[in-house]
Amino acid sequence: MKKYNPLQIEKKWQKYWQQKKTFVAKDFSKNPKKYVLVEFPYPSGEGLHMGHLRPYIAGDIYSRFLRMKGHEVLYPIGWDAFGLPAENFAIKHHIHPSISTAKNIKNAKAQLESWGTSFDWSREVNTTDPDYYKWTQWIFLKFFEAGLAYEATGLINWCPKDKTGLANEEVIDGKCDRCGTVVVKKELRQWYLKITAYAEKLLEGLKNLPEWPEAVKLQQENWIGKSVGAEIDFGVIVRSAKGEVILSSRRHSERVQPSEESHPQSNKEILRPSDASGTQDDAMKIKVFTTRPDTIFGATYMVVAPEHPLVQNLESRIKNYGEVRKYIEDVKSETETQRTSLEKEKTGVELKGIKAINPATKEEIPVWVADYVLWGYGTGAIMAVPAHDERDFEFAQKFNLPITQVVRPQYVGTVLLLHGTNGNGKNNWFPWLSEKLSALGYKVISPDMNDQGTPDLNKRLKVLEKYKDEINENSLVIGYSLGAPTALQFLMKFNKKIRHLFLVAPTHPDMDWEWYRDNHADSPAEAIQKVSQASLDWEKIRDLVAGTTALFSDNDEHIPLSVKDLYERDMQANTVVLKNKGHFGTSSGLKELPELMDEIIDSAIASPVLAKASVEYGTLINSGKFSGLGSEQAIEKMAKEFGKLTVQYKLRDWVFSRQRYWGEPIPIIHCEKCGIVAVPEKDLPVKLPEVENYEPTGTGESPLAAIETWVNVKCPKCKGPAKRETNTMPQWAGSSWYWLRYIDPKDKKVFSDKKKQKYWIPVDVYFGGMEHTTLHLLYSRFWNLFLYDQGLVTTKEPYVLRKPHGIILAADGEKMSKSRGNVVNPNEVVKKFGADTLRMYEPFLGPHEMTVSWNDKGILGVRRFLDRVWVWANEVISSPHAKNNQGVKDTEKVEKALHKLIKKVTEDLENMRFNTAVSSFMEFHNEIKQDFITLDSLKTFLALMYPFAPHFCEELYSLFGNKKSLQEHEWPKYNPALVIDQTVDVVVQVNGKVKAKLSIKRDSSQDEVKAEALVVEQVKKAVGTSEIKRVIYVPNKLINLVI
RNA sequence: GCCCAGGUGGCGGAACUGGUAUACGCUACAGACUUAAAAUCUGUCGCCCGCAAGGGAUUGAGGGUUCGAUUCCCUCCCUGGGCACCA
Repeated sequence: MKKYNPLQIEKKWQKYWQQKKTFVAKDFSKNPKKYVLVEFPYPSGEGLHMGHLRPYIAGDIYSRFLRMKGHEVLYPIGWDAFGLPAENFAIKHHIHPSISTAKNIKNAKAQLESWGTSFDWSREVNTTDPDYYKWTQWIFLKFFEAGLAYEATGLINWCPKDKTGLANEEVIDGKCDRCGTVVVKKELRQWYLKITAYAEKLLEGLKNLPEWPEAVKLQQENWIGKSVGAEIDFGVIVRSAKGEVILSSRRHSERVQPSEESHPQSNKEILRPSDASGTQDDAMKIKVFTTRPDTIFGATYMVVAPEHPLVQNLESRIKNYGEVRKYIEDVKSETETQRTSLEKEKTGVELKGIKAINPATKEEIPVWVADYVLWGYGTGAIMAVPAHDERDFEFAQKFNLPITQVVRPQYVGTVLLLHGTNGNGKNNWFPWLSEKLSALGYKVISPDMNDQGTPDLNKRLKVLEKYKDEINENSLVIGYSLGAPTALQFLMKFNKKIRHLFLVAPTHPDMDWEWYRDNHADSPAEAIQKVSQASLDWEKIRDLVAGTTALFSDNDEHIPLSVKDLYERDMQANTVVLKNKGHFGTSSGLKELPELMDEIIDSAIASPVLAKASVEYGTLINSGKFSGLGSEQAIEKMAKEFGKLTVQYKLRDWVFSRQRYWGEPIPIIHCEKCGIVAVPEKDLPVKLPEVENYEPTGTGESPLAAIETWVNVKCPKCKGPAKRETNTMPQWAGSSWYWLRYIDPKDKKVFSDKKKQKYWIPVDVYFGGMEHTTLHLLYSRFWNLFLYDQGLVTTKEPYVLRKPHGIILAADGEKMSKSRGNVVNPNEVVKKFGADTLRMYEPFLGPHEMTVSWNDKGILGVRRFLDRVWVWANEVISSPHAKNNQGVKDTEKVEKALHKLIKKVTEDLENMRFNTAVSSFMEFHNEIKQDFITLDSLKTFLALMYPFAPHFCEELYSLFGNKKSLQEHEWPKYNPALVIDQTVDVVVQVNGKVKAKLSIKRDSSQDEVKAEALVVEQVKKAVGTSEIKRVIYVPNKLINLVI
């Protein structure tokens, strides 16, 4: 027997697969297709690392499994090779990036092969190949033609170290995603892709991705950040020193189109003076976006962002312009992080001499400029409603601006009305109360918890449980008699915060005293304790009630002092106590109670002085004809009345140009006469010129700008002198459509053939990292949706299932990094243990989507396992039985274990639970290694393990004399009958505690099992002389004797 | 602050729709083989009490539902990730 020598056999089989073209995917095969995609790597000088290994191994295992299941599997790979490291390397060593890239690709490819990956190399793509980026440029031109690629000057994120602009998605915590340098804002001419035009479609599309993880969808959803609201125009009025109106939007309501230059990123309308000299025609309005048009009557001032053009446009009218300009400049000098820091106190300056007119109240309100309003979102201006917005509230407090409440915090909610012991009658004041509260807009719930004379708190709570979700911070809870302790227990148990709590006659003389006496309660106080079954945590209850707690107690003669004291003492914090006012349980008290309640409810509901902004929905007050409406209704009505309903997204347009060399040139020509002209399709690709110097200029121009021979061209339209666009595309361009190229990588005529798309698209599984959720994954969905709209691709969504992976941490639980010196290099692991060990150990670390830690010792266990299997398999093959295989059978144990293994591994692979599949191989081998196994069964075992350890299994398989690759072996099927054991272990519990185990015939009856169980010493002892009250029997699993 | 994911022995982790918690692997310990070591093989191995038989507590903490909870419900704590003055 040869020793297991992974390096030798792995090379051998890698060569074999390559020669036999084992993994080449056939277009239009009759087999059902599966498209398994992994994010293609950037070929860096350091080679591929653990971060690549995880998805690639998973994809590989899964692909090999699917092929055996009879699928035509496309598992392609390529290179996302544009990017800064290659360019920086070029700057340092003056070697063209394509040369270093080619070298890195060669290394990475060798690495991938050494891992035993089953990629179809015949479809390899490279984003830096002109034959590839020709089509990237071509797609860009499609965007351009559709008006979705545009040029504009704007304040963008700029990385001072990389000397290039960045997309919003590339800025993490105010830092450059690539190098960690703090990003600054820079005014630059840029190309943008109008991803915002697809915001709604991208959001909608998520609904059609049921197989995507919720976390990924949520993250994209939050990133897109949709909010529905209204756009409302506020008129501006300018007064002279004497106070007379010299300019008003009421007289001049001329609108001017927005300026693309000043605000390219959204399609907001900005009003500008039509006459730059700024005279009588300075009529203008301030447009705001708000999600709360229902609060417009409370808008007591306005705020515009420092970048808002209004300030400049009204320069001559702003009396304190100097102060305003200084403030704006101070703000500009701050970094984004400083500016948006939440701890920072609010700052701002009033625009003196300017007033806005609140279209609802018609009042003149001041206009401020403050940095808490962002130019990038909405319209860059807000109506400030301090009463109902936390930020406005804070600002108003600081600058002493008026705060007007226009929404009564939503008392409109649910009322829980709880009756006492004999609930049948409910109480005769209940209907009165229900009516009153319903009229105020409450939903009244009065569940029937009829105790029939035996108050049982648990039963009551169970009845109440189904209403627990309806009770919230705006609710009133009213408990009468036993309903009072019930209410308290309900609040405690479900930790319900409510607004008001009213307790009426907390106990009652008509209560079932017999019951209390039977339960040895001498006093009502004790009775309450008994009924409650747990003592009340008064402190907690006080926390749960935000507003008033009112106690309506009976006449002293009817209610023992002890009970009243209990409530009064413990609830006093915010309690109103009303007593000696009658007997509320009977008709005699009926008159007084409504009066009292009226008083309390009215005072409780009346608006308190605002200590903080109340942001929740409610009922409108002080809002003219809208008063009385609920917020939700009011939002719609008032949006239409004062403006129009609109939608805003947090998503920004995609800054799509980089001021660097190593990227796809943007195929655009600037002509003095014709303006921006697309490079004609026949002239594509626009190739990168050879240059000496790759150094970025840092001025915001690409190094390409310096190459005159390349820059100067003839205009394709008028043949006059023109210049090429010198910006290049961002890293994310090439990867935004690469999966479409794999299916048709060599096509010269089209970027991706639609017939081939019909066979292969969509991608069935896409393995990749969580870090790309709002970058590549969003971008590529955008491109795909666009191409779909252009009729160029066949499905709306590119990926059916996204499978993210957790990161692999170093053994010390920290992230692997060179500076920590804890990096595990997969190359070295392959050298030391072999690729198959690596391929089995990596999934064995833990679930694919979970973060896991690498353990140098742990991998030894997997290698030992392979060594043992190697020896064992060789022994089986060379045993005398092997020679004459006919009529020989596995032992029963082996047969059963094998079929269970087939089931387990098949299910695990289908669900991509690779870690438990590996364990099950080990379990199987541990269990049957002493038993006799046939060659056929050994083959089955090898077939199951093949996706994980392909070289190892191929080698052993070939020792049988098999000429074919195991890849062509059919995936084993299990016999369902063999998976079921005829004898099962049944656990015997007494009162839920395990006392014994019985080995018993499958599907035995309860009586049989019980009889057997009672014979066991341990069980007998546990049961003793007690009577068995109940028996719970779960067939073939467990019997529980309750005594 | 808001939104996700997670918390199980000395460690990585198992446990299907509530039904034997700790599978599998690592580490550690003991034994066999060896002149010896490594490798390999065999066995033991979560915690507390006990010589043992056996008993007790235990899946971040507290509470609840249930005959029975790692699993369901409520509250709180911790870790990781995302968003964050988004009107």
